[in-house]
Amino acid sequence: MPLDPLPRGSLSPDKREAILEASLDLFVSRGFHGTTVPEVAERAGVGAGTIYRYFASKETLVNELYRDWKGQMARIMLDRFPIDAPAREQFHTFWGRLVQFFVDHTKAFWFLEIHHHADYLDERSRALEQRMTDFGIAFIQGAQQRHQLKPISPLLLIGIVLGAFTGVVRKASETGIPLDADAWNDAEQCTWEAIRI
Amino acid sequence: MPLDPLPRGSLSPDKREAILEASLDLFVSRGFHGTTVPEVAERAGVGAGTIYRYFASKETLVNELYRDWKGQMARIMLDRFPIDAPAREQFHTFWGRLVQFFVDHTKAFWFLEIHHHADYLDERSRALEQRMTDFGIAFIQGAQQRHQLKPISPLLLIGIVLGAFTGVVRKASETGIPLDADAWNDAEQCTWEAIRI
Amino acid sequence: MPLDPLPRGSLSPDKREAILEASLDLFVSRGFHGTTVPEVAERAGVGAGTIYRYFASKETLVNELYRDWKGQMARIMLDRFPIDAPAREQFHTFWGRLVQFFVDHTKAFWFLEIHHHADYLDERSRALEQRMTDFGIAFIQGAQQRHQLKPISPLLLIGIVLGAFTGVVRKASETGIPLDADAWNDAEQCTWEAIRI
Amino acid sequence: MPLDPLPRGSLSPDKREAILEASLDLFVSRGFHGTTVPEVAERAGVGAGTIYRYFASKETLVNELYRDWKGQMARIMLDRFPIDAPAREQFHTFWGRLVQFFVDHTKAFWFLEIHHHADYLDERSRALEQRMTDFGIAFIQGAQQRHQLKPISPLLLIGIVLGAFTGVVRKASETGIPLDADAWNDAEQCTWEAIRI
DNA sequence: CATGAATGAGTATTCATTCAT
DNA sequence: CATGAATGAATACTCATTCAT
Repeated sequence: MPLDPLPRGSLSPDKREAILEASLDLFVSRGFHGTTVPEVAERAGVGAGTIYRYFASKETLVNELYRDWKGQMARIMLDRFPIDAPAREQFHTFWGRLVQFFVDHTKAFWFLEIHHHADYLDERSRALEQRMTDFGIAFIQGAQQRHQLKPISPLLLIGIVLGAFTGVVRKASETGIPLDADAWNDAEQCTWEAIRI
Repeated sequence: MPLDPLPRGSLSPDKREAILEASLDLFVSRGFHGTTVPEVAERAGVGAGTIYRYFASKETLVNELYRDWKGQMARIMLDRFPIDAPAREQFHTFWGRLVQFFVDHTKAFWFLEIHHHADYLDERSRALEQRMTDFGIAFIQGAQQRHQLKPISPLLLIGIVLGAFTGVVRKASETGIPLDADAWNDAEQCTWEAIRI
Repeated sequence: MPLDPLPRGSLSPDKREAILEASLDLFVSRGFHGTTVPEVAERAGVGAGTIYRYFASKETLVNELYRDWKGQMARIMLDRFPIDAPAREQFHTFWGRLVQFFVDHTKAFWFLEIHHHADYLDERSRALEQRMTDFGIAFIQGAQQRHQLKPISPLLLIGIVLGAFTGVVRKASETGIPLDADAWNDAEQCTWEAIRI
Repeated sequence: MPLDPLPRGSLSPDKREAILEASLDLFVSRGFHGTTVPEVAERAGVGAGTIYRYFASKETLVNELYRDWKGQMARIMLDRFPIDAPAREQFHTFWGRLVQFFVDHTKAFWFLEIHHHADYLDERSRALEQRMTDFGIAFIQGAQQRHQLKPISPLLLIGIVLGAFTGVVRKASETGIPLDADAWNDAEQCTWEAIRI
């Protein structure tokens, strides 16, 4: 079942895109409650009322934005994942895609990070997180059975890997020091050593 | 040197404490913009106007709260740190204190995490972060010179350690699975292996 | 003299009719300010913009609707009125036509009733009321001279008759009890006794 | 069970009164949907936000206003009603009190008239109407058993009497002709003859 | 000092109207 | 001519802050 590529009616996909992009910027820099709808409208170059032709409410907007990006991230991370490769190679793939997503969609990365478990996200939005976690757990358990990852709670391993990645990019953006290829590799190797057997 | 029991004038330290505690709870669960001053007042058991006798504005309140806890965390983490111990022992101390802080002050941990880089934090509040980071860098460089930590950017190592810790406690609180002593030890060991030589 | 079948340009009389009918329904059930133009458009089965090809504004629409129905009511009530009949017979005719109008055009009756003196009605709309009243006064004075109606202010008599009719149909619609032939006759006889000498 | 004379807390009864009075004026002249909350605030001489300390919403305000006046009208009409008097005397009392209420509280009379069955009135508000109607029916049936009123549906008689009164005052206010004592008496006598046996 | 009633600037949202297609 | 997407002014309502008590 392909996702509906167009909003209902003949509303302009461009405008919808502009609104989503503007709100991504603003939600990241000011937060959900700190962002006003007219601000979003202005940055998107549309009238304030137009927002409501595309999204029923500010809450709907943030939820659609979340689902759009969470879905896109899931696709990037998981599509044609090397299921049968050794754990180190799988980890390399995983890390590389994470880096890719972060580099290509930095704002979206922070948006997903910040809005992780906000109370204005609805059930559907939250379910996406669970699906990705379940996927990760299955993979880790496979690798653990092959004695390629530490035999501890997969949840712990997931937390460590994602947390380490986030911690690294956060420190980098806090300090303003850009991450070059060496830094990415160093961080990858460190994180791998955290979880390998 | 005992702390001044009655800061400015004859305002009650109890009321100040109550306001800080109430706002900690609410800022964590609803965010800064999602929390109203009257809500804070009610939960603190004081009148709404009273808040303004202790804090010049909502922004001042969140900044003082941030600094209070950031300072307290720094004290807990760094006081009488075993400067001359081997890196593994230093790491054990560091990790243990982080766990201690998280367990004793869970709300404060999340508050500091969430408000990390919010735009309503002022320069003074942000400077605290820098001071802790500088302290960490110095330590790490010492250990690196003794060939006890990987010879890579200390910022990366800090990001990995703090990130891994945060990732672990976040996954735990998301899934509702409590972290027992074994889990803490597993996570510590993983993280150590990420940074050790 | 047949009415112009195609008023201004080549706009469709059907669409105009549909818009008037839809707005009648909505103005009666939700009031003027409680009714939105897009609602009217949807119920009329036309585009929202189309409304503005037939009526310059929402106010124009309500005024034209008012005048249409006030005029139609006047025609039904007064056409070939038995000028020379005795007052009782005239009253019977008048009452019967009022009943007929109410039964055939219930929504329009309530619309005229509700919008009687609304501030969005313009002078032209209000003038129609005056013309009907003047007509009624003349009739009543005639009958009074023939000593067939009470010799009191015609305005009072008009108010009593129209008020009694309205009061009866209002109570009936409030309670949901339908008015049968007997009820109409009873009400007519009561009202006649109110004004006869 | 006496009605709560004061709103909860220590809000000023004067301000509440001012808001109710201002909204009475405006709801009568512009209707519910045509009246804005800031308009009410300005006319009441309070801040817009203040309205919401006294009434949860615009709907709550109109409902409380309705109940206040419907209750007051009921009290004026029914208190110490001459239960055992002959029907003509009862009618005289009833009519006189209606006149009194209209003269003393003209705005309130029109407010009750206009908002009779508006869809923003809640169940509690509507129930008051039913109670007064039931009271009237009981009275009429008593008088009918004593053969002092026409033996027709009490609902019809109520509709005629209230309608005639309303019709008279409406015509008077439309034409701007004031109702003097003679006019009130004439109208009373007419209406009595409508319902007497 | 403490309070909470009062406020008005600010927010999300609606809707009459316009105009490009 | 008909349409409905787009708009922005207007509206109900909220909330940080003030100040009289």
